[in-house]
Amino acid sequence: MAKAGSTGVRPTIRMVAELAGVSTATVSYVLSGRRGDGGPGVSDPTAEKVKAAAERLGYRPNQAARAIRTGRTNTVILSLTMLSDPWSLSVIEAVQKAAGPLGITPMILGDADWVKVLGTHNADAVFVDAVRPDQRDDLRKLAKHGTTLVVFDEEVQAEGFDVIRSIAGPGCRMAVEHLLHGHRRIACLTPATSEATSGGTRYRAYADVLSRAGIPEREDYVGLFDGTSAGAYAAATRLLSMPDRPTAIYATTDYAAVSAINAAQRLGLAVGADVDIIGVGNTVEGERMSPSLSTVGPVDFFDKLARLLLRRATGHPAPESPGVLDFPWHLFVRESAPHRSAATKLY
Amino acid sequence: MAKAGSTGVRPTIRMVAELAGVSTATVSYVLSGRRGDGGPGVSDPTAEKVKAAAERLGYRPNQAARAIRTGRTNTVILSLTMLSDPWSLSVIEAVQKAAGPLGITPMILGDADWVKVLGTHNADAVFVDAVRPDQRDDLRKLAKHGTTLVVFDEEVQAEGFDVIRSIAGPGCRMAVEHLLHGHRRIACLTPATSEATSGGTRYRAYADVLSRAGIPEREDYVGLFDGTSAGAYAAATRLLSMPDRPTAIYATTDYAAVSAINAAQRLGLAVGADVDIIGVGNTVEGERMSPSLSTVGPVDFFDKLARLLLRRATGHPAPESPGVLDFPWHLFVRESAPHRSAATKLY
DNA sequence: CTGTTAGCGCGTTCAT
DNA sequence: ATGAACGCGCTAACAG
Repeated sequence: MAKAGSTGVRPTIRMVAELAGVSTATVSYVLSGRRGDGGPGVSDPTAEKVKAAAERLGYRPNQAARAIRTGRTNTVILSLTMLSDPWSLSVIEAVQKAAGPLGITPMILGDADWVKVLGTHNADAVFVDAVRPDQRDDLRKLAKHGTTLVVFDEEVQAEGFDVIRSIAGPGCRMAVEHLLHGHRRIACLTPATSEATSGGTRYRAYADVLSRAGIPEREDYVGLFDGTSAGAYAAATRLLSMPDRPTAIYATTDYAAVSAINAAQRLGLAVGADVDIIGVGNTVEGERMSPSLSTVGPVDFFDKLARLLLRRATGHPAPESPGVLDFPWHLFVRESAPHRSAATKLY
Repeated sequence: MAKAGSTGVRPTIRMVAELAGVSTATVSYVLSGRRGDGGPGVSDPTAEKVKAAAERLGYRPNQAARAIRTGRTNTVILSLTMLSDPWSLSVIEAVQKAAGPLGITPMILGDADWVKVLGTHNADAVFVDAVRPDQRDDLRKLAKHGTTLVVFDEEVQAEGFDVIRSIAGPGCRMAVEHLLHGHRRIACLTPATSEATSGGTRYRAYADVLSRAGIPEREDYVGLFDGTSAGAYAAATRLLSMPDRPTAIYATTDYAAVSAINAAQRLGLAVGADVDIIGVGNTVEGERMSPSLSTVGPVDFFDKLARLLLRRATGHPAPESPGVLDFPWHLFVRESAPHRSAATKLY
């Protein structure tokens, strides 16, 4: 038996109005307008009729039509280049958590080609996680012509949009210096592919700090791996199986540090006693695991990012003060690499 | 010096028309309509003027307005529950590759709450990767009221939308049976969390086939891990370090199999000779690695999925023949677990 | 206080 | 090459 609205055609506000025997204005007021929610304007019986009709037809307001009138889409776009990176997942998670209560839907654009898309698909705000040098002009143009942007980039200038920075160098040096308090035989665990990424910076911090401390470089203490967790596990196993194995490992990402902890435990080493391990990034996984992971990273990064983005999305069209937001990095001393006094030095 | 269009306001087709000294209709035709590309209707000089004006103002057509008129958004939505799963990334990759040439933008919805979103945000087609039992009704409603859906689910019925299935059981049995040709000491490597996922099916295939072959269960041959690559690596290392180590490993996912291969090689075992390893899923990584990974899985799954979705997106509103698309699984015999004749049996 | 009329905003497209 | 209507939902102004 065919019920009402079984046509496969999307119901409009007019169909609802007709079925309920009222005007479209009334429907609009009842379903989303300022009147009708118990407040003054629409009587309860009428509101019920309208709601029933909408329900029967399966009516949903058309976002596109609403957007054209109100200028708001209740949508933010996250343009993420490396969807496989846990970092991207953290961004998504934080934004989803913050957006839900506001009735805003985060949509992910998993493509480096955001330039073509962002001009036409209008969102209330857009987060961009990387800008190639040849995209900088397009970025400025977009911002100039009404797109609200929040950009994560270490180099680009803020011109009509917000820029978020999280400069790794000093923080990474803090991590290595922390190990220096109790260790001399310090290894580095880092992906081999990282000259292009910030991993370059992260490795350089290791080399710098050690050379300034007068510790000679040891090539066999640099554990390169292919970027996977399994690769990091294997590389850490190799490091820790050496006759004069390192007493501390500086891993340039938290997930590598996690793999290193697994490897050490598998080899029967007590992490935080026989060997200290520190990561980079301050991800939630490290905080939750046991032993908890010592690490360096920005504080509250993802939540702050999400809040800024949503403030821009809900705020008035002209952002009050777009500018550069620099994230300071902190050292988080936890179990995997505790504080060491002179008495507990391992050399 | 302020250039034209530096207001921060989004330029409209009317502004372009005014600047170019033509009507909005002409602008529309030149920029996206059927006329204007050297074709009949708009003279070249006029078209040039229009393009110049649009460029100067930084004009981009407003998708929302266009959608309201044409009923098409040139967008497909991918609703993906487990964004961290490589499976999701493969879906994204395949759809992006297929959508690009068509001028269609895939947007990802990384939230299980697709129900609320899909009714209002209209895309030309929507892919949904999992349906909770309590969402089935909503699914039917959406399809009934004009949303074009492609659903991946083993249970849900096709009612006004396409359903894609990829039933794992028989394929997994093929994998274990393949190992049975040369082996008796067969281990299973599987995530510990998988009773809820299809991993349950995948483990059951192992238990079934072995018991039917009259091989007694050995608990120490079941390598459970935490779902991570590093965990799989560690579990495989344990299995292969046993005195009477297994001569073959059936891993319930390809990425676990990859980790097992790494672990075997690290232990000095020749994969495909000393030990055979087979995976489940037929991912591209397994095909590309060395030794190449023997596996079972659907053929051409992601590309076919992408093609179906985009056919629905570009097709006429009423899908010609929505139905169930069952993916047959195949056995891919490659280097990590080759064919074994009687002469090369390992028992 | 309750409900309607009418016009808006945008890009598209038919008829002139 | 243009004017004007169109599709959708929103909302100011108005009528009862």
